[in-house]
Amino acid sequence: MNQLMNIENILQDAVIGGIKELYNTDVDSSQITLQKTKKEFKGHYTLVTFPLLKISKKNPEQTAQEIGTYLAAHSAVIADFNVIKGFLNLTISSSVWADLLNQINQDPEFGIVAPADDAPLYMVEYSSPNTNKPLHLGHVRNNLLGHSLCEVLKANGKKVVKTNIVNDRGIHICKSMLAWQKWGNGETPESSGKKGDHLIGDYYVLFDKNYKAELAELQSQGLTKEEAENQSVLMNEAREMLRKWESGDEEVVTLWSTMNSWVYTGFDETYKKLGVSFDKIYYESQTYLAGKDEVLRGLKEGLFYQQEDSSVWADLTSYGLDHKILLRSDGTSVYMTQDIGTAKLRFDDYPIDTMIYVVGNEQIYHFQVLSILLDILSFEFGKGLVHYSYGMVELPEGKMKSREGTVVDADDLVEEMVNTARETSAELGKLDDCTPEEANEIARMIGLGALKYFILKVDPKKNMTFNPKESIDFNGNTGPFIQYTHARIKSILRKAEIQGIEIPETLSTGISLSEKEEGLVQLVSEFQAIVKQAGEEYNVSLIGNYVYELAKEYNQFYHDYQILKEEDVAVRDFRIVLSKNVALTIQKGMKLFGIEVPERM
RNA sequence: GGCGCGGUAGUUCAAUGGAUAGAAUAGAAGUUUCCUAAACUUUAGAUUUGGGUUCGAUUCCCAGCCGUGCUACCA
Repeated sequence: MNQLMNIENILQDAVIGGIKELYNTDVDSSQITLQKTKKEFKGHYTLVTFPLLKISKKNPEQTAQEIGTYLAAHSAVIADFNVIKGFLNLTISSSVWADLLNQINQDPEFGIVAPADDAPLYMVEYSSPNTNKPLHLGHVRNNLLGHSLCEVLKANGKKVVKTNIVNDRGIHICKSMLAWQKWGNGETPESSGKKGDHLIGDYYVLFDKNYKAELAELQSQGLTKEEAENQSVLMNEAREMLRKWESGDEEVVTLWSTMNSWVYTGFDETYKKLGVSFDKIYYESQTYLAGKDEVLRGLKEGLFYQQEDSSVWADLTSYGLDHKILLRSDGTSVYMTQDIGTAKLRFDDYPIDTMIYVVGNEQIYHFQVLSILLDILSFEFGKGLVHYSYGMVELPEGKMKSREGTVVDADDLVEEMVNTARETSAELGKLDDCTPEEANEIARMIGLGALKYFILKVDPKKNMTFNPKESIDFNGNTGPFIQYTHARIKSILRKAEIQGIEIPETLSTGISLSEKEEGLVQLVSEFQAIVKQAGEEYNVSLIGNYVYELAKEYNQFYHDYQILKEEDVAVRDFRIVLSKNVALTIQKGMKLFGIEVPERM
């Protein structure tokens, strides 16, 4: 048996064994309710006996008493127990915590499960930008969730392919191209000093501005809104450009590649700043035809139907859904068609066991339909696809609206966070003995740590409010608070080294831990359990709160023990901090977040 | 209209169907200037409403209210 398994599992097995012995009944682990003992009661873990009453056929107190007595007598793990109402509070013996701590300490890969050869392969799609505008705050949540999800899966022994689908074709990019052609005077990222994605985004806005002006002009001549939209010269030119692109017109395609390459350079910079990356990138320009082929095959096989205007539709009424268009009357493809094509290519490329799409919750319907369509087209992976959806990010001032210009640009946001971090640290005099380079690096880590932690600590499925100012506070449930804790730990270690304090490799066995020390080890081991569990539940925010718990406990601990005193310091390596007896690993958790941890700040 | 998602202290977030619903932050009162810290202690403050299931419901079910998203030949 793996000694590293957490104490909860050991307890669970002990309880199952005890019930078998006492009541001659087999129970499975789902019937065992074990939870952390509330801090106002004595004990570490609590068994709730109510679900077991049918088996014991006794009242809650008696049942708890019997199981407690049995466990204390038969399990080396249990040092003591007490019963309050139907709750059996179990105290784990100190030596178990000490042993656990030694195991944690000796395993540099603690909490990480290496992937087996036959481990399931997860492909995770995230980010999914359009090439007509820069990334914004919503993309930041997407990227951080997607990336964290991949890291959690990897830590749980899964094979992971991180992928991105770039929406690089369609009318939107033609709008930018057209505006650039008309009014750009050959401007390039080099000539203007603008980041490529911002440059293109500016032309997209410019198109929209002129298009709106044109519509207003036409409407003032007495046309209806619809008529104006149909007669718009600009829009018709953009449509014409899309047709040329689809037919491979050399000039248009060349312009398209040039402008997209500017955007990609810009995206790469943003991704690098955010610390996210991809193993394989798909482009819709390369997948949409495959989707079209699949739809046409479906039509031929009678799975879909065609209307008189020759548009192709799927009838999903038997699934309780509506009719869904798959090919327009002019034969061009829609979003759904492209996703079908992309899915096909992906499954041709990789032996994917589970496909996960990290996409906002406004597209729940889309992925519901995609799943059904893939299934209809007899792709076996269709049914099992996972739409990992998340809520919107709002600001304290309200919702982001592109029309009202209240969209927060990702690059601007990162810059602002880093600047705020620099200012705050400088004000507190923390950067005084740093070189400018060091100060910049520290500001970068704090700024990004604040952003990442604030976004990841919230339950993904909920809408959230991002408050830049609160996120960067050195106190409270924030990234900087955790980083700061780490920096202080490092400071202690530096001082310990200067004082020539020896760090023992392991704790001596039979050592007696204080209650608080036991609590710390408990937190560490629970954290490990949750990291593992989280891989299955995809609950990143839970991990966030536990990392915070650890940091908070450390602070309290530090306070109580005054561990700077020479004889109290007993620390082994950089990952771990100790007081008299207890070490605490926190860097692993922070790595999961991709939050970098400064050594001083 | 139909469908989906959400509704917890002033605010931002927690709570596998379990004990007195936790934190943080802002507020109030007090102690302090020691650790890489304006910190520490104390205090006040919340489950949208009405039913149901259960020994027990923030959690599950039904209905209402509020918010939000989807319901495009946009992506």
